[in-house]
Amino acid sequence: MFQDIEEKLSAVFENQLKNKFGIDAKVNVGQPRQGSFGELAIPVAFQLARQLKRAPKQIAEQLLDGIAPIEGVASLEIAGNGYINVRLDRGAFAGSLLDETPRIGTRPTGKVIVEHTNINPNKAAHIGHLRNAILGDTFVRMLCRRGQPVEVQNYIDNTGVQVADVVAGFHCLEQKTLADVQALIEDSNIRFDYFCWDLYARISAHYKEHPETLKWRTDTLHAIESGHGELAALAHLVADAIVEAHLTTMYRLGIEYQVLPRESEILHLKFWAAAFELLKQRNAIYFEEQGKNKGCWVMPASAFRNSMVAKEPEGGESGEDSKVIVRSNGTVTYVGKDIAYQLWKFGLLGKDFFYRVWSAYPDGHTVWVTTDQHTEEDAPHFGGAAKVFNVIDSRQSYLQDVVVAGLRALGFHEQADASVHFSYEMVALSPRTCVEMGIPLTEEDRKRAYVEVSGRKGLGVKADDLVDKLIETALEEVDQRHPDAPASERHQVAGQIAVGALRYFMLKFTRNSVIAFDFHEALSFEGETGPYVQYAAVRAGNILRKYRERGEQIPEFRRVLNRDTLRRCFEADALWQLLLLASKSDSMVERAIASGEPAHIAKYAFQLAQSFNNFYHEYPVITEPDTERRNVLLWLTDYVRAQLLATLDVLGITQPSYM
RNA sequence: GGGGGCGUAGCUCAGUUGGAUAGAGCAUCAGCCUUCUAAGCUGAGGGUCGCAGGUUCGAUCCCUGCCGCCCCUACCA
Repeated sequence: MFQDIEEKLSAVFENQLKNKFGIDAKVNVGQPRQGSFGELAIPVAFQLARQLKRAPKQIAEQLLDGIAPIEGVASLEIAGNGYINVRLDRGAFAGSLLDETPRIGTRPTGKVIVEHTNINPNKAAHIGHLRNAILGDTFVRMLCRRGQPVEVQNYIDNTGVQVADVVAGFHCLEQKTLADVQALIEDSNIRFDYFCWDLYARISAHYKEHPETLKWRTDTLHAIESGHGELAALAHLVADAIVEAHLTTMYRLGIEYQVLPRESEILHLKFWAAAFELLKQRNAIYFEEQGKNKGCWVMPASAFRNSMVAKEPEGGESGEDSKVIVRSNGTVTYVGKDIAYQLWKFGLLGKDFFYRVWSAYPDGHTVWVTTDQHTEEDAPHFGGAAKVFNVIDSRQSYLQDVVVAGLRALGFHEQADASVHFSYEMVALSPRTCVEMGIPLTEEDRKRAYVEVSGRKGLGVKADDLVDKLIETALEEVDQRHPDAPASERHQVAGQIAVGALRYFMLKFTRNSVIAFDFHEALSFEGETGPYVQYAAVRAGNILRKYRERGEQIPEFRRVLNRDTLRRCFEADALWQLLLLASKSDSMVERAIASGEPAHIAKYAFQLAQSFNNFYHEYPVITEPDTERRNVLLWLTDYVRAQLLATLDVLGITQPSYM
């Protein structure tokens, strides 16, 4: 609703600009610093001052001269030395919110693919992976809210070095057979993903102490790539079990996927071979005859380093920064496979996967996985998107640049522009949390704001451990507050609070801020946290519930409220500001999509919750004696609650039945 | 060396694409529970927006140069 007014104002003033001055320009609508200045502010006169060589105030006056009345706008005033402040007709605005039917966004642009999670299937997920998945999932929810068709992909690198290392760990270090590992997976007394976490740390340490055994890795990698034999079977067994563990972990947080494209199929279905041919044909890569990359197929640095133009020093070492795509032993690097994958996402490869059902979520949705065998299953059409978002941490920006450069070198400029590296900074650990976990720190580390963790060393916070700890902490609170409630219900509530806390924690930071993970902070349910927002929603619900419990009926607001009533009641600024803020949720989602910052929505949810909590203390609703006024307060409560829940839904946070 | 990011309250961070008196949370201090549950609310203190220039009506935001920190710069991903 608020968005409609913003758009209308922009349009009106853009029109005025054209009529009065013959200027075509975009008019931004902002918000005044103080509520007393009005609801909206238009600083356009300042922008034109120089161009027209006239005082901003004069321009503003001329813009307002003879302007037609705008529906929903009470007045336009010139303030300061040229601001145009807009005051809304509060009664009309509130009335239109009352009549508003929730609109489903209709933006018929093409399909968008969001790829996120992408955890190496060789060990349990950790908190860094949580940031990726939560960020990606929330972005998906944002797009869906606006009516955008979205396809969620979780890429499975099941033929990479990390899987090979764990397979080598089982085979060489542990001397385990396929059947042994199968038994391990089925053993309900151990967590297979946790077992692999430790095994991965052990094999990594072993390689370090005995570098000669690195041959295990190479051999295993070759075996996996060939796709035949016991080691390849073992790799599939391990990777599939770990993928299942990851999906289970993410489902706890409300995160689902539609399709799992696997690297093994990229290889077996010759996706890479096709991409390789294309790259060679268009001279996007070349065979290096000399230097350190001799014998490799490489992409020249000039392809992905556009800023380095004609800056050839003396040595002429142009091959120095080029990127190896095919190794001298003939195997393809990750980037090469990623180029093939990216081409497929846009439907540019002329090939497709086969698909089979991986599993069905408890809520009924199915996840598909790629396969190299033809199946009878009736899979939806995957791939072929107009725009692609790859949620990948910012340390990989160099590789993402290479992938996009690959597209560009092949002449797919439109798709290169539509490839977005949705990057984010890493999750590190606060020194305090390292100490708590018994991770050894150097003197220098102690002084730092954060310490980077290492999967290879087995150091880090496992995702499920964190979730368990959050649930445990939340449950203590719930037990204290509601000792008489059924245990299953208390568990459910604690689970919702835990997820709310975790998702909000991961979303409150903007993407390029490094999170220094701290248990104390993450386990807090007070202040700017998910539970704070959930609590506000629960309180709003309690008002309505209590009202009904008194034997009263929630009135049919459209019938009992009219514009005059609304106008009178919303003369009170506190009430009006709350209503106004609540009406901005669509506008906020739109802005957050434009800026690519889910954090903005988290911030908005918090502000709205805060605003409601103020209201909650200031205005007793159900004991309000004046019927008309009580109806307005009830409606406001109901409306804010609905907007709060809708916003929480975008964040993937649910409302507990009590707190 | 090159590429990218960051520097805002004691700490952790926002700051709506250049606008009016720079905001939250935590921490500290002082208040508020017989009330629609205090996971809450109210108030106080706390700032050279890293430093110096520039662009203009106006700069935390844009440009340049320094200072400091981080990430990347593999035939690992």
